[in-house]
Amino acid sequence: MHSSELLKGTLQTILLKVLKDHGKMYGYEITQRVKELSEGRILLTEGALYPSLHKLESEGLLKTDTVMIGKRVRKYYTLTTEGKGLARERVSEFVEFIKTMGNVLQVDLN
Amino acid sequence: MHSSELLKGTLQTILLKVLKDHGKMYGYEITQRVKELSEGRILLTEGALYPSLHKLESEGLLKTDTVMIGKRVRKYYTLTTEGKGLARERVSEFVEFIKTMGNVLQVDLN
DNA sequence: TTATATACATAATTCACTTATGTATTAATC
DNA sequence: GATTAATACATAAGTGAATTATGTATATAA
Repeated sequence: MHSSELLKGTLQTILLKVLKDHGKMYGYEITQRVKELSEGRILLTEGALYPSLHKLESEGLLKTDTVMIGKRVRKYYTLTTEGKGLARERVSEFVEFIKTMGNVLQVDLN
Repeated sequence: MHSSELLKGTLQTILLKVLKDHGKMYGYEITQRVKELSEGRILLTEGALYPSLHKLESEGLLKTDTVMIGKRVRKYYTLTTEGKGLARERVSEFVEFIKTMGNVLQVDLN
């Protein structure tokens, strides 16, 4: 989580959208994908990642499917229909937020 | 502070940039200006605003100038040279952050 | 005259996140 | 063949920026 304070509040949005785009994924895989997509700028910490995934699951937004790879546990997450809806909502909220911030900060975001 | 969690971590950036753009301002005026610029979407709360201004002042990024308007106190804030530098820095950090998030969320920010 | 707007301030609480710690397997390096 | 790094999960303790609540006081509008 390198980029200061700004990342705060974006974790759920990131998880939902990445899962929407890449389908079935497990926790560690998500951290790696996000690291790639952000060119090393966003490093999800386990202490934030797993509790957040568990919360989304308990709210019925994700469903899980645990697999043994050799002797190692791997827990795959997939969005439920509800989760897909929330992903869409969160992303458009984020886009709205950016537009608003663009006006307040008077910056051209391109 | 309507727009959920996303606003978190943006307060300092907002204060610095608004002060940079509009010069000498007092607290209440800042809340109104931000409300205007954001079309009512960002409502700064006093509990966040004043401690943040005091912190920036104690760090030498703002200087103050207290004026009596009739019998009412009004405390004007202006950026110091250092504050102007930080404003520039914070804004470009924000733009960087947006670009990164655009990649992660695969959204076109325009 | 009573509510709303202006104008400051701070203390208590919340909650998302960081940091720290723990367990265990697999692959790479020396 | 041993030690380090990477893979893979999990949770508890602590932090800190925000919200919520409260306080004081003047000026304006209903």
